[in-house]
This record gives sequence, C-alpha cells and structure tokens, in this order.
Amino acid sequence: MINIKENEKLEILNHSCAHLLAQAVQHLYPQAKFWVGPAIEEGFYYDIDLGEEVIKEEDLERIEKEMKKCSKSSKKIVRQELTKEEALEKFKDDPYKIDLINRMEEGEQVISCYTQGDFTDLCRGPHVENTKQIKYFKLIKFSGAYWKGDSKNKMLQRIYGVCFENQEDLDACLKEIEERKLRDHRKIGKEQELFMNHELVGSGMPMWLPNGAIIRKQLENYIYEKEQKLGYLHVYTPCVGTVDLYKTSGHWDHYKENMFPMMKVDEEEFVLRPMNCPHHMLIYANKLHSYRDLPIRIGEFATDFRYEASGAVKGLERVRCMCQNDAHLFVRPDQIGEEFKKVVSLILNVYQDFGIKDYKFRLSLRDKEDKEKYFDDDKMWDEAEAKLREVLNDLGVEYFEAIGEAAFYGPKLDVEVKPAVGPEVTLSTCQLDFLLPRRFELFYIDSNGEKATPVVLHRAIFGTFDRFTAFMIEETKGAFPTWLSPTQVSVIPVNPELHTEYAEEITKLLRDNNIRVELDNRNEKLGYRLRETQTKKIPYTLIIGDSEKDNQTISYRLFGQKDTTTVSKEDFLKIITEDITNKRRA
RNA sequence: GCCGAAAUAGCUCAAUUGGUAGAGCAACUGACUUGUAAUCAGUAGGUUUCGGGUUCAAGUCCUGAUUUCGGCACCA
Repeated sequence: MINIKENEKLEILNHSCAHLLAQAVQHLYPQAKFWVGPAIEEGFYYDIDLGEEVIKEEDLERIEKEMKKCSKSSKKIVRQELTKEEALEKFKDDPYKIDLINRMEEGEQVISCYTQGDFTDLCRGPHVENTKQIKYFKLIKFSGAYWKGDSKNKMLQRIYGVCFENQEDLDACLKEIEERKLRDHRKIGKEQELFMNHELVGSGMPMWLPNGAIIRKQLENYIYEKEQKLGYLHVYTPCVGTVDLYKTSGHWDHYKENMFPMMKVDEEEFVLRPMNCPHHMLIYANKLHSYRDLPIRIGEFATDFRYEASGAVKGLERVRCMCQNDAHLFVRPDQIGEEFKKVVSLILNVYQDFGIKDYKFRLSLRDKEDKEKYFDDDKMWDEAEAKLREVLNDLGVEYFEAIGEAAFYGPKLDVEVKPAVGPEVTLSTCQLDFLLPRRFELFYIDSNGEKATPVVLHRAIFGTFDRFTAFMIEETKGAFPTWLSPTQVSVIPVNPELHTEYAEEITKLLRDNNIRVELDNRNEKLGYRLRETQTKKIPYTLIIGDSEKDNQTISYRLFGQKDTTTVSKEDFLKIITEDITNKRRA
C-alpha cells in the first residue's frame, strides 16, 4: 500500500482533495461547518459538523458526483495571507475556525486561507494550483468522529477518501483494499474453522476450534521452549484475585472501569484478573532472594479478562478474554540494560522465525502533563525513560517515540504491526517498572547484606496468543507454514477401492512420526479432492495410485504449486520433518 | 461507550410497492470407480437473531435487546 504521507506530491494532492470534498459538502449541505481535513497515510478525511444531519451510505455517491463537478469547473486555488485579526474577522461566523485560529502558536503570525471558486477554507497549505488537477479520487467510508478526538465533545461527521495522480494508481489502491478484506483473520478464521464466537458466551469471548487450537498449541510449545532455555520459571496462577490485590498494585484506581465487575462471595471481594503482575509479585515475595539469584524470570501463559468497550471488540485481535504470553523479570538495577537487551533479541529472534518483517518499535513514554494517568514521580520516570533510551540506542534498533503511551507504572517498548483491516496494534511489549516492586515491598539482600528493591521488566513476546494468531493468519493468508498448519498432509488414493490400503499404510507411517495427516478416500474424483486440499491450504497433498503402490513411493504436491514430486517413503518423511524443524515458510 | 450500517438453511447470498421464503455450495442417499482445482441424479434442511407492536396479512413497517461490521474514543 502506498503511504500517502511519505510522498509529498500525493500528500498535497490528497489534502487538496479534502478541500474539494469540503466544497462539495458545502454545496449540498449549506449548514455545514468544517473542522479539519488532513492527508493521512491512506488518503485523507474531513471532519464536518452537519448540525442534525448525518451522512448515509447513499450520500457518499452524491457527494462524489458533486466533487467531480467542482473538479471540472477548473477553479484556480488561490492562497491569501491574513493577520490573526483579519482571520478572526473573516471567519467570525465559524466557531471551529476561530478555535483553530486561536490555537495557533504565538510565533505563527501569518495565517493563510485558500479559495477555489465559491469555497474558502482556513489552511496552511500547500495545495495544487487548480481543482481540475484533482481528478482520480474515491470516497471510501464515513463515520462519526469526536471533535478534537475527545469523547467528551460533540461527534462530527468524518468522510474518508483517497486520491491519486492517475486512474491506474487509484484502481490499484481500491483493489488492495479489497484484497486486504480477503485475508482478514475473521474471514479466514471462519473458513478454516480456527475459532468461533457465540452470543450466549458473549462478545469478545472467542472459542478456539480444533484447528485453531492446534496452531495455538504449537505457539505455546514454541515459546515455552525458548523461555525455558533462557532461564524462565513457568508458573500457574488463578484467574481471579481479590480487590485488595489490585488496590495494592494500583491497578484498581487506574483501571477498575475496564475490569469485569467485582464479585462478592461471603465477605470477600474478587475480580477476574485483567493482568498477572500482582500474582507474580507475590510469587517473587514467597521466598527470600539474594542479589546472586537475580534476575528471576517468572513466566506464565495466563488468561486475563478485560472489559473492553463493546465497539473495540474484534475477532481474535481485541477480546475480553485473552491469554498472555506473560513474564515478569525481577532484576537488580545494574542488570536492567542487559536483561532488556535479552528481551529485545528474543523478540527479534522470534520475528525472524515467523518471517515477520513489517513492524515498528515504539518507545512509549508518559505524558508529563497527565498526572491522573501516570504515577507521579518525576525522578522515577526520568530515570526509567533515560534507561530505556540508552538501551535502545546501544542495541541500534530503529524506533519512534510516542508520548502518552506508557503504562501507569513505567515506560515501555512496544512492537506495532498493521492488521489487514483497522489501525495498528501492539504485538510484543517490554515495560520497565520501578513502581510495583515498591508497592509490594519486594526486596532482595544485596552484597552488603542490606535489603534492596528489585526492578521489574514486564514482557510479552507474542503479546497474547489470541492477537498473535490473528496476525499470523493475516500474514500467511491462512496458508500456514507446515509446522503450524492444523493439517499438514492430505493423502489421496487415486482410486479409493484399489489404493486405500497403501494410502493407509502411508497415513499410519506419518501419524506415527507425529505428522498431522488425514486420509481422503471418499468416492470422489481426484480433481475434486485435490481442489479441496488447495482451498483448505494444506501444505502437502499426497497422490497415491498404481505407480506409487507398485514402486512403494509417494507423489506429493506442495500447496499452491502444480507440479508433483515422486520420492521414496523414507525420503518424504525426511523432507517434511526437515520442513517442520526448520519452520520453513512458503 | 459514541456515530452509522447489518443479521434469511451449516456456508455464501436471493426474495418487486407488506401477499405461499428460494439458489449455489456443504450434508445425506443412490449410480459412477476415478491420475492432478468441482461426475450425475435424488432427499432432507427455516419459529427469517431474540422479545414486543402495527396490519386481514410482516423476512419486509415501528419498537426494545443481543451480536456482527465500518469508523471515533479507549487499550494496564
């Protein structure tokens, strides 16, 4: 997908197209007041106040037609510069523009507006010279959007669109939008019977079907082994905790609205746990630790419950019941850097195994002004943020900084990926925490025999198994590498009556070698059964007929390929085993 | 949660202005005995998401709930 924001020409064109949209809307809705209409990575949008009216599906077409008309009218787009006073006078009837003018920086004395025919908009620019240059565009979608992005404010109407320099690029873009929908994990998840939802279980509570469960089990085994080798200690803890536990950690104050409501049993108050840090803190505190014991790494595949907003729930990506690939690393202050680096290299190592290339590291920092959201201790934050930056710079990984994305207890490094549909999500995370160890009064005995407070790194490599699986479904378009594929081999006897016996022998051989294999000896034509292995995206299809039976061989065809290879049974076993061990990707 | 939209057979979708709910695939039965992406014939399959209402008559109109979808807000 072309990133509009990375191409100056396209950015200007798209922003100009936003103005064209506004002009058309002005013609059709004279009461319309306009907020902002920026170019974004995927095109542009404009936020508009239509009073009582709302945009409907059929309006998009109407507006688009009017835009074409405005474009064809070939109006010059003229820049005019104003002083703040002049601007305030000019837009005195438009509260949105006055708000914008008043928000401008002190130094920014020159205010500009752009006029095309009967439409003028306050704007920094730049723009294309003439409306006729804005020709190849499409309105994509519309929705409500809070004014200034604040849910306390009025909801405006937002219209999204995209604009290109020629029809081919526009068509390519629209085609890609359609193709993205095809690899949406929700669609593939249904087709391949990976997971399901049911009203009676509840929104955001996916159930993993046998095929999905196989994939998840592979992921669990994979990361468990990695963590074991790195000295992690795995535990099991309950999915509930008392309210007091979360008051101790501080989560109760920060997140109780996003937890499932408290359950009172006799006189005790419980909640379904939304995260596992408090449990792991208590496990650490269960015994006395020497400075020599650290780092101590407590890991768990832990099921958590979060009351996500109903509008946020999405497939396996954003759920109310999830399983974290969680761990808490208890370290001495002098070990932070080294331990953090180990986490980052584990992330890189895992991404390599899965062939994930398209991701960004985000250094998530607090918003200093927001004393509500973040634990108030400037010294602690400055120290933690400086430490993280230092480690990242040492590692030489590329990252961007995001203010206001930290956890309430500390800054973090997140890995962001883009799903097929919708905004970017976090996969892996590693968080630096000086706070919770203090709140739980954790300590170790240092080299002087004194009590010292450990530092905690919270980390999840897969994030949650749910979201990671969602991402892998979209990455592979449902054609999983053999090691993850629910069914790895389909065996097809050419003539079920004549070849089933030998096909069964092969099926047993593979099954005995832990290959997930199914035998398809239905009375259907070979072509019919072969088609099914391809639509199901099964990595290996074995064709077993007279020639294979007579020569005691196997003919196999890889998913997506047309040619068949014939090898001995032993060689085939070697080939597929190697494929699985190497986690080879198609 | 907010602004919109949607929900019909296991799946993908049809059903004029309100007037007997259909098709393809899948399933089942039978015939065919198969060499690289769909063999043929037949059978069965529905309280049209759930609850109220309007009407002689509701899949269709009104209303409440649930779930899903597109965004916004949120995301420990």
